[in-house]
Formats: sequence, C-alpha cells, structure tokens
Amino acid sequence: MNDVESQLALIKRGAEELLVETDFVEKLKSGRPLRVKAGFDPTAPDLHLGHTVLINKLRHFQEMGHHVLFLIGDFTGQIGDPTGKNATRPPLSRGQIEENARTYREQVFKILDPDKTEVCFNSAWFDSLGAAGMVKLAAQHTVARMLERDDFSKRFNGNQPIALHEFLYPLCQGYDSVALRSDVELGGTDQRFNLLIGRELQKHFGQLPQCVLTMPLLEGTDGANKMSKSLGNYIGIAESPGEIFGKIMSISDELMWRYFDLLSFRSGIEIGRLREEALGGRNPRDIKILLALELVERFHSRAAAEKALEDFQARFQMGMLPEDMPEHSLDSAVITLILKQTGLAASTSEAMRLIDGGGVRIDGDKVSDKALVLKPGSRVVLQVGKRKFARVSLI
RNA sequence: GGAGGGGUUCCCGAGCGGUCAAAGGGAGCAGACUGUAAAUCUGCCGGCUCAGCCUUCGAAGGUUCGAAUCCUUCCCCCUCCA
Repeated sequence: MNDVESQLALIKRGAEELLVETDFVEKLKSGRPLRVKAGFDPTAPDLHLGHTVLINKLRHFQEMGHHVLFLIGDFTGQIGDPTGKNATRPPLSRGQIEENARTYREQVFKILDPDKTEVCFNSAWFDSLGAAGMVKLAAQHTVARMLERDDFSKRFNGNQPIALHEFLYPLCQGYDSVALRSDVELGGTDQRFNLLIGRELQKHFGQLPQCVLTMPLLEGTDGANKMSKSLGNYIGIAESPGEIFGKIMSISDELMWRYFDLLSFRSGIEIGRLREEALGGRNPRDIKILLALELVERFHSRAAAEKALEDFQARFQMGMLPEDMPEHSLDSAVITLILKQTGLAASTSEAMRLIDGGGVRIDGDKVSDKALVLKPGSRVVLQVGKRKFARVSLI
C-alpha cells in the first residue's frame, strides 16, 4: 500500500485532474508525510454528500499516513460571498464560527481520522496581515490573470458585475497555502483556478509549489445542478436515516451510477458487476437500495440502515403510514388553517389549492371540502402528497 | 466627469395609462402513470376571514377617475467615452 505506484493509483481514483503529476510523484518519493490542504466555508456547516467526495479523498491520504489540514475559511467567510448573486451575507460572529466549526468536526469525523486531522482557521494569519499586507498580496497578481478565471470572464463579458473584493478571494485562498506550507491542495473542479494561484504565491514566497488535485462536482438529487444547499437538491450527512435513504431512492437511475462512482467505497470492479446486472435485467431499484444502505450505514449505523429499508418498504411498497411523523396538538379549526399550522402547507391559500388539486388526505381519505372543520377531541393523520404527514390532536 | 441602457412576482424574462396578481420559460408543489426513479401528461404556482378583499412591478413623492406603465427626486447595476 505504501509504495509510490499504489499510492498514486488510489489518489487518482475518481479524481478529475492531478497537477503536476511528476512533482507529486517526487513528493511521494520523499517518504515524508505530505501536508494535504482542503478549505471549507464556515457559513455552511451542514455538510452534504457533495462535500464528502472531497472528504473521502482526504481519507485516502490519511490511510496512507499523510497529514490533513482541514482549513476553515473564517476570515474569507467574513468578507462576503464571492459568487454571491443576491446575498450580501452578514458577517459571522466569532461564536457562530466556532459553533460551525464544531458542527464540521462532528460531521467530518464520521469519515476522517481525528488523530490525523489538523483543523485550522485562516483568520490566524489574516488578522495580523493588515491592510498593507493585503495590498502587497494584491500586487502579486494582475487583472488580466484574474480574468482568466472562467466565471470571472463570463461575468465580465456578460456585463455582470464583479466586485473588487472577489478578486481578493483567490489570492487569500492562495495565501492560505503559503501559511500552511501545503504540499497538495484538494478542491472541486470549480476551484482549479484558485488552487493554481496557491502555486504561484508559494513560488513567490520561496516555497515548493503545492500540487493540485481536483475532484468532480457531485450533481444534486435533481441530476442537473451541482449539489448545494441553496438549490435544495442536497442530501445532508446529518440528516435522518429515513431522509438519506428516501432521497437516494428518489434519484434517477442514471444518476445512481454517478453516485456509485463518487460516493461508494465499493471497488471499481464491484460497481462494474452491478452495472452488468442492471443491464441483465436486475431491477435498478434494488441496486439503488444497496447504495442507500451503504450511505446510511456510513453516517449512522448498520442497524439504522436496515431499519430505514424496512420503513421504506412498509411505506411505499405496502402503503403503510410512516412510523415517525410530527405530532401536533391544535385548537379545532378549519382544515385549511390546520394545514398551515402544521406546516403541511405554506399558507392557507396554498392549502386551498392543494385541496382543489386533490392532494390532501385525512386518515387516507381524500378531502374535497375546503370548509371542513376538524372537531375537538378527534385525532387524525393528515397527509399532503405522498411524503408529508402529520398526526393532529384537536382540542 | 460625459453619453447611453437597465432595475418586474423564487430565477430568467415580456408588459410600457384601464381588459395586470402581471405573457412565456425554468424551478417548485399537487394529480395521473410508476420502482416515492427518470421521462411524459394534467393542474396549481402573492396573501387573507377566498364568488370578495388586501399587498406587490428598485425607493419616495406627484399627475390622473385609474399607474408596473407618465412626471420629479433619490438609490443601485451595466456599456461606451475620458
């Protein structure tokens, strides 16, 4: 496992690009533990499967005895959002950042080995850099070079605004590599440009430039956009077993293979075998179940995974009610108001529309009367669509 | 500093004095079909005490019986010139 050849093979598995490979091989040959850097935004502590593609790769490095630098960009996160179209995010307080960092640890150590992970914050060096230092840093790069970045040039040519501070982002990220003396930095393919700036800056500061390993971006459950919380197409690793299981089951068959490639710890050979079975007529649903089981087990437990499967089958294959649904105790009222109060509908207007559309059920029976009043003392199960349930006791 | 273009409901984008809660598309939600898959088709898609009423078209004023549409001021974005 520790010879250079096999290390390189494991590192490259599933990766998009490794720059510069020959340099990387040299570093491996040195035999010392490499400093492996990956940066994370402090504003999004809810990690989802998309993040885990990268984290899984960090784990590979750890398995080979390397040192992982888990960098939380608390300074960069304070300035604002670089890709921000519409949100000027309020700066996070020290307390919030620490809270987020704690959440990160909790989630990330489901995959990484805490003993081989160093968590760092980039405010550690940026706070003391000062305005003069920042200007010096900015002097290291030209506008033309900045505009080489794809999304900058697109926005520039498309007459979209680019705020000046957005240029500082790649620089700061690059400077992190200098401060951490990183040997390798990991990032999504969208990070390529930023990662390369790290190389430039390191050279400037007399360091051996880091190698860059980019990982493909995982598509969200919609199969079209990259997984992100703001698009609502994500599967959070802190979600309940039932949620994770259900969301995996709802992805398309095509996307399932992508998920297998990027998320499963199964070997490439094993995944290839499953593909063949699918082609041979095995129900893709059953293969998807394997994936769902694996992922729920990773973030919860074997038992939780099996339970999730049972619940899933009971609910959707046998049409039973879910075991755990939110409970509400409310005053007797019109159905539309109750739907709003339970959160099954966003507004009473929506509740009315849902009833018109035949999407509301009480104890399994379709509701058609918008003026229906739920009587005090009754206890009913309300359902909107196939997935939203609530148990309501009327007072 | 000068000239021009623009800010519309979650997003894109029509509308340019009444017929506008505002076309069309996307996203989303619900229904049908299913494997809670995708695709497809249908409906919905500001709020409310819902045959009615209230609040929306960058902000504030104004003109008008009536404004997203006209006028004034302000804020913001983009382009070109310097």
